[in-house]
Amino acid sequence: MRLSRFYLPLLRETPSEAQIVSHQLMLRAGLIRQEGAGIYAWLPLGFRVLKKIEQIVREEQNRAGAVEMLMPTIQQAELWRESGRYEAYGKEMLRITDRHDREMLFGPTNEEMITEIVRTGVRSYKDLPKLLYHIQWKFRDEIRPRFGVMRGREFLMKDTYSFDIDKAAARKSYNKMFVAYLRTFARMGLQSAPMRAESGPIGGDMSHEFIVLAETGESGVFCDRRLVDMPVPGSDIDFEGDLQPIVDQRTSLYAATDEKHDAAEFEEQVAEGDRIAARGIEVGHIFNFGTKYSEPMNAVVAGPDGKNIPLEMGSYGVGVSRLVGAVIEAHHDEGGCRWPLSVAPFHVGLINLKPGDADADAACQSFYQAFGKAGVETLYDDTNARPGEKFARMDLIGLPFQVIVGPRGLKNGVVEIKNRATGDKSEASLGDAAEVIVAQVTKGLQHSL
RNA sequence: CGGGGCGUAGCGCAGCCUGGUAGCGCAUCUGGUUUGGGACCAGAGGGUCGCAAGUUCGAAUCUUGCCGCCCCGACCA
Repeated sequence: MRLSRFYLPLLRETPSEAQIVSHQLMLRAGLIRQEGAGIYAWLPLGFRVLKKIEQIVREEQNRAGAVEMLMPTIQQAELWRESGRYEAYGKEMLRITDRHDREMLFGPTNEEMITEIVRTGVRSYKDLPKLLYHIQWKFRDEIRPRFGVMRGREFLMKDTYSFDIDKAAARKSYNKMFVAYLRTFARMGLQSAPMRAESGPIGGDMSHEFIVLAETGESGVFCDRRLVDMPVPGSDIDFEGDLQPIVDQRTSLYAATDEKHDAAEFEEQVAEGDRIAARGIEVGHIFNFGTKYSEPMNAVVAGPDGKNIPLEMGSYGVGVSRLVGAVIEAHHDEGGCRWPLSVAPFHVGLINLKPGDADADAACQSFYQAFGKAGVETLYDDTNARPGEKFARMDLIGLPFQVIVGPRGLKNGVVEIKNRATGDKSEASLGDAAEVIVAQVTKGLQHSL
């Protein structure tokens, strides 16, 4: 993509309303534009990141055996009356009436709808288990939206729902999502830790929040270093196999957000050298809620004995749009964003320091074509801006690699390659540079699978 | 929802107290000089001063109502 054709409105100054770094950078780097309190338009650069993150979430859901579908954003109040939540949900729910004065709502979540869908299509215990998910925009009329997309009112969420015949089977579904989440966040270059969460009306140990560690995270977290250092399950993991050891290994170690933190317990369970007090952002929540919806909504299947049994259910959310902010919180510096390759809006920023110079133009054109052919996504700065401005701009938007092409280097047959994350700069000959970049990008992308 | 604050050009802000033809920096456009880390000179364009009523000869400025946004708190993916 040529920068001269792209839409990238950058801000030199930080808008005063942005309080946290991800919000500031998303506005400055032209990722989003606020359209109302907690409501954002995704500009082209931000949209590309959002789609990359969404795709990783999707791939890991599919790998775990979940099946994608799509439910509407607008729901009927009637459905929510069945579960009793229409009254219970409160003002967070955006209620709408249509032209016939029918009560509608913009979905804050989809438990009722998926239950309604599945109860007609699943009749026997032989039809189970089922894991269904969708990635859809939600609306929660938060009292106080803030921090940009980190706590917007409209947000993109992946929510999976599990349906099982009994508790033991439900635990298997739960474990699949638990493991899928470990992989999902790791692929985005994030360190995550599952932490015990409110177990809700059912009780038990099947509720975890997934917290991403970031220096500027919204809440304090305390955990065992060994939890963070644990290797992420590989892409060859068998989701139909026994995942319980992987889950147990992690849930046995201390991890708590500051609301649930117990200093005494922490010190008792974790050796001093292994104690991590850090900051984090909640990006996922997995939750088993048993028959909370299946009973009132009569979602039952015939068991082996012919008797109807209410479905055992769980739901598993990932804040997709929030993750864009979380990645920035975890990967930035004074200069701007530092995207991990797997979610970067483009892999490479190709800077032509002197458009109009025949050699520079020719070299850039050949890089651009070589990258395109190799599947390396490139943003080609072909504008007439001054070098300093181009460098600052490319640092701000934070593409993982920069290829800097100018007459001065070309005189010696070299271009400069900069790694945005490490800041390392190196020279490469005109002949080798494309190959070097393609190799690094390919390797990096492979690594994040 | 309680408390506080703010709406003036794309962004950051001054002007308001004490009413009198709307300003500054950055950005944008034109010309010139520059050209490897956010240049310089000269000129130019761009604003229903959030909206509406009121007071007044005259309102960005005073009054009232409404709308929007931000911060702190309680709440949340």
